[in-house]
Amino acid sequence: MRTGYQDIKADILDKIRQNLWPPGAYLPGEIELAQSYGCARATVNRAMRDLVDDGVLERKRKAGTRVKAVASQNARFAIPLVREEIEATGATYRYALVERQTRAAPGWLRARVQLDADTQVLELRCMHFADNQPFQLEDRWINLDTIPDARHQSFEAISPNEWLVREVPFSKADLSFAAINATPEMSDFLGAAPQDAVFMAERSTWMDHRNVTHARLYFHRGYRMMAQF
Amino acid sequence: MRTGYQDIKADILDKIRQNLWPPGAYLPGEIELAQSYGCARATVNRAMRDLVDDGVLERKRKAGTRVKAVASQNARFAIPLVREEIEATGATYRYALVERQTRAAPGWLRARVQLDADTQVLELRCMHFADNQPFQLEDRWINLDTIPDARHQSFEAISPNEWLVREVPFSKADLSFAAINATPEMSDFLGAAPQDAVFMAERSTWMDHRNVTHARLYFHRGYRMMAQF
DNA sequence: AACGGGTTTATGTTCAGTCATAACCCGCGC
DNA sequence: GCGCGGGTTATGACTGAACATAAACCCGTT
Repeated sequence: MRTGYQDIKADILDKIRQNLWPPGAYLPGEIELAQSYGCARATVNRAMRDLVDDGVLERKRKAGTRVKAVASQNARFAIPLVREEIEATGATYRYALVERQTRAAPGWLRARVQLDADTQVLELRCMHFADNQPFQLEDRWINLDTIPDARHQSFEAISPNEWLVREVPFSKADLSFAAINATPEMSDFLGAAPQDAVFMAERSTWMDHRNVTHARLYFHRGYRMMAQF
Repeated sequence: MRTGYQDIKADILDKIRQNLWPPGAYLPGEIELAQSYGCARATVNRAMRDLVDDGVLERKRKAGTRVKAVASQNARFAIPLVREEIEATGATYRYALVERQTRAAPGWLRARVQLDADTQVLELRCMHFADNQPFQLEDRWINLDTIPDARHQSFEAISPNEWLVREVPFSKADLSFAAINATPEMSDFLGAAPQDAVFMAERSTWMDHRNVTHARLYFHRGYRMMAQF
């Protein structure tokens, strides 16, 4: 019986599922477990740390390790580039720039992401197609104070998303999802009926506490976002 | 200069942001980094493993470690119990069972989650209120082959979600989100106008490849699901 | 009984070293 | 020139040990 940390993880999960260690119960200490598995404490430690990461266990120094009372399941999902999401289905991706202008940041955006009153933004509207069917309408504002290079980018061939991912690697973002009724304008772009329910994602991206960009993504009718855990 | 694994993580991220290690570039090997940081290889290893976990790096044995070319940002967010989500806002939570019946699994569900033709399910409809305002309408089907105990639960005081989390800890699930137009029935429950856009989450839960339950959650008008990474 | 400080203890982190494993690479044989 | 196999090497996993740290707990004082 090889006891790698993965085996230990599996065994702990088994014990939890068999209700030997019900939610809220304390597990034996690392030393004790290491003895019973016949491995080093570090190995048990790694297994348990992983399980904390997965949202299964809770640990506190001295107090010990317990099974999380409520399984606040940690869903974890990747937000791919639109292009990748489309190409993954086998469809042909097409991008189109609809509008592009430089302007002072609108009030709602200044409030939302804490910009100065005189911040200039590049405002873009783009469409993403899958097999020439409307897939996503993207409204985007790029902070020109933070990313001055964007001023000289036409964004006619490359989508702002894709350009930004290359230029501004690994920033923080916050993300929200909602359902809204299509405005007449949106339904024109997305080929939806007026009032159709539209899945919307809104994302703000930050680098060192400075806002980089804000985007509103409107998906085609019937879009489903999927995740698993 | 203390070089804990967190300091190393931070330093690597800094270097990436400063474009010293652009996307796709290979990082120095663990041994080399350990020397330059003046720490053990295991410490560098842990920092790098963490960064893989965060979706920043890609590692392959022998090949080496590289900055992920596209930041397929791993959003990771917790799906809390409705009750907790509501109570976190300071509102008072109220639960109500609307309907409860045992029946053969409907065809669409059998197809969706691979059930036998004669599988019995417990079909439930519940409402969740925040400060007496409709918050979420829940349609749920519990597989009685997998969870026979559910047959004897009235679900009048405790929501099926909460009960299941206690009974069936740490199962796998897949999850999808969509926007739909409210049916007249849904708008009655949710206090929405007919045709209002409704945010819907659909979740299937599995234990050892057997389906446990399937749920459709319809949120109140204007609901926003939030995540960050 | 309430409070405060010291002790104990379980986890957190790091270390140096070993073995395992995957994959690139180079050279041999054809 | 091509394919195959072994050598090299970078990461992956594990060990046993040590020290750090936070917090629970005990105990003595007020």
